[in-house]
Amino acid sequence: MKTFQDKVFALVSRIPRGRVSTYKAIADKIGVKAYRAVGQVLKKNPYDSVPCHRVVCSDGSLGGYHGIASSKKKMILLKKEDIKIKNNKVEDFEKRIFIHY
DNA sequence: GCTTTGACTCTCG
DNA sequence: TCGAGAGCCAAAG
Repeated sequence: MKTFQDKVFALVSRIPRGRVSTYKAIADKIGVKAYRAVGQVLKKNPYDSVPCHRVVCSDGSLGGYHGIASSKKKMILLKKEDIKIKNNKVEDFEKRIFIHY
């Protein structure tokens, strides 16, 4: 844990299965307001091992981990993780969001 | 070393 | 309720 992105990956990796998190939560936990930087780093995904599909927008929508929330495969993947997508948004998002303690 | 970009978020009309 | 604009920060060019 040293650079900004390392923190991001560390936090994202800590998201357990069946839970989701938001860019804001991650950035806030890190201590910065670089919400956009979080998404940007995730998109590059150098480690290629972070569950980026578990990171969504603050309002529960997929946001655009794949350009835009149009990749239904990701939705299915989330569904398999017990995360259901309703109307392009995470069902019970506020209850499923994972807070990094 | 400055400028541009981006998978965001908030506020206002 | 929805769309547009502004603000924020870090990484890449």
